[in-house]
Amino acid sequence: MTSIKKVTLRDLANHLKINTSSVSRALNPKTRGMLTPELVAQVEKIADELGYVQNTMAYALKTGRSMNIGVIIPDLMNPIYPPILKGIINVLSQASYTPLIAYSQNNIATALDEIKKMKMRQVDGFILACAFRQDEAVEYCLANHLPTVTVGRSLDAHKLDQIVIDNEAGIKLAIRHLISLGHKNIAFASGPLDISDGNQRYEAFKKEILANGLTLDESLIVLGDEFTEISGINLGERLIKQDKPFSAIVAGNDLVALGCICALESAGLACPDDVSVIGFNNMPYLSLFKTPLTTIAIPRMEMGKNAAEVILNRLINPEESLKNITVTPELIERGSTSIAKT
Amino acid sequence: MTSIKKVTLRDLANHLKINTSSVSRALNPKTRGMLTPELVAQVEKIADELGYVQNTMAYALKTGRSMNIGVIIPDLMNPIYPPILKGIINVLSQASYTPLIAYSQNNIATALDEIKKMKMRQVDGFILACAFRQDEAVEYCLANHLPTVTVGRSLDAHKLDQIVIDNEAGIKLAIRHLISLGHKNIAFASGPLDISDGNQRYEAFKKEILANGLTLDESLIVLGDEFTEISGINLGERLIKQDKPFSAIVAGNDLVALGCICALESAGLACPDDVSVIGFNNMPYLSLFKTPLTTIAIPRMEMGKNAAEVILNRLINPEESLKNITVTPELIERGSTSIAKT
DNA sequence: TACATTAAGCTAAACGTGTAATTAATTGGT
DNA sequence: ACCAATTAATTACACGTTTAGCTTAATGTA
Repeated sequence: MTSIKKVTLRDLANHLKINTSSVSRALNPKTRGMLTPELVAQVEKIADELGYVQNTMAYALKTGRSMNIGVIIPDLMNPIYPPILKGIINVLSQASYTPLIAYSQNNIATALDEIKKMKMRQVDGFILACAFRQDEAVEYCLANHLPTVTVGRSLDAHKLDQIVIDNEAGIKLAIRHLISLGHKNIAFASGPLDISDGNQRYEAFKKEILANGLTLDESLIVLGDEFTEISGINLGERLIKQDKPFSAIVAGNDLVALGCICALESAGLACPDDVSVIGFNNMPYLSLFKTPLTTIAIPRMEMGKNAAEVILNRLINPEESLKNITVTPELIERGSTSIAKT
Repeated sequence: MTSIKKVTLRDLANHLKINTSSVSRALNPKTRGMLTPELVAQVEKIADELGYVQNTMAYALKTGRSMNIGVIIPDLMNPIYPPILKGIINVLSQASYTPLIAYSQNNIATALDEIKKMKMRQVDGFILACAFRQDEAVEYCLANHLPTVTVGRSLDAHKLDQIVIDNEAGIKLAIRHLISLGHKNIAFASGPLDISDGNQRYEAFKKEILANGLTLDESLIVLGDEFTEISGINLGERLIKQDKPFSAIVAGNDLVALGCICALESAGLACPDDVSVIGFNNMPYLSLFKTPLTTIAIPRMEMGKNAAEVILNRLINPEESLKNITVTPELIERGSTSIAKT
């Protein structure tokens, strides 16, 4: 039944002794009205019988719309991206769009390469989860008028649609939580400051410490250049080594937090008994960890969903004003934070 | 500089007052020999200047090759798939192919839908990580002569190229490890038997128990229908409830193992002190878990790499004999297994 | 009845590319 | 010096769609 040779519009037209243009119109809901309902019915019937499927390539070539959206994430292995992807895929596929997924290795040059490859494939727009605060790859999209939305990380300048995390609110939750547990000497183990999330959390930390009447001890702020466990270990070691008192650490993200805990243990300090640690992201399975990490959860899937909706809308309404959607984080209390030792 | 309007072969031809076919040939390494080197140089120069990029859609329409490979995984959130994807993407992109990624929700009907959608997009081949032992979606690919390779899970009948895990070797490692620790009453908490990995591990378990001179107590084999933590909890509870002695559990995969541990703890049993548990897959971050799981590691990224290589080769050599690549698992000892209580 | 209007379907061209078939120009051999 | 063989570039068309513009037929109006 399922014929080996693909059946085209022309085949249908020949079968019905009508013109391909009529077949095309019959099959397209938007142009169906130009035809008599009986003809439409006939076309649909024969299309079904012969197993016609539209050739997306031909459609794309003719219309200039590929129905593909380029999606670039920094890192495939990082567990925070699958939910974002899921949100994106769900929305896109509902709208008959397909994502082209690539990863940038957290590297602007690679991202730019991938963007160019996707441009060859005539993608209709981009969803970028790989942006830096200053980012040549994103600028390239802008310069070439490629519809683009960033998700999670954003540029310093708000030049395009973006889905962002309310990092300030997240840090506020973290700090208030620690203060409510009696902590006063709170350290900050940052992520990279050239990424918006890293930088915003860093700035928010300083702001919130002061806002709560604590003294801001700059030496309790240590700067890392990666959102990784390794970086967390380094930062933890640096905090311990300098011998300034602290009873809690706010980390740039969960991996950094896990690294800090590892460093604490190596130094003979217990979490949370000696030092409380709080992360950011709520990555999967944290509750099963040896030290179940208290953290700030982000609605990742919702972010992906938003990103896809925004880009699809942008394709329809190119002139609409810039979108800026902010998602709200939430505190997840687990075992890595406890009452400060007196 | 980067012009807003896309530049085509025709534009280059007009600039050089030559024919588009010559331009096409100059730019294609395979046909470049038909032209004089000077002309080729000229074409390359002007192509570079005007920023020509090939329109992949037009190429695809003309040649019938989309340079896309459809990739379907069961579940985006499952941490074992990102490494496979990474292996696939790396190989494909090196060969100028692009993956079209979708997920089937571990559901044959959904997989078939996605396959059909990808067929519309003229994918040149499929990499399926979502196969069941009997699988209508995979059969569809076969029936329609779509080049296809399965990775991880395979069909009962070896009808197409496949990358498989040596599950028997894995289970052998697990059982020998437990026996070396003095365990005699070893339980098995299975995954779904309609998936090759689940079934093969189940069969291998029975075989290996006997091969090592232990008695096979069927009541110590409990069957689950999902590779999930929830299923693991159920299976663990069932084992505990029936009150037959066992000192170790081999689980169908890591999530099932984690579920078992959870059930043990709820029942007041400690892992590994009362019961040793061993998983399968070596999912990320296991070493940081409260009970660091001993498990069987699989070279996932290599599997992805192999799958991509096989499908690309299949596109070139359609008549070559069926490939069957087996990857070898490895025991990772951690804290969830220990010497059996005497 | 004549003419304007509307409706339904057709014609023809185009999107950007690849390639078989062809012509034109050059070389080589006897 | 003539014809065959080789090389270089051209011509012409096709891939499967969409769509502007056209033709024809049917309908309504004065």
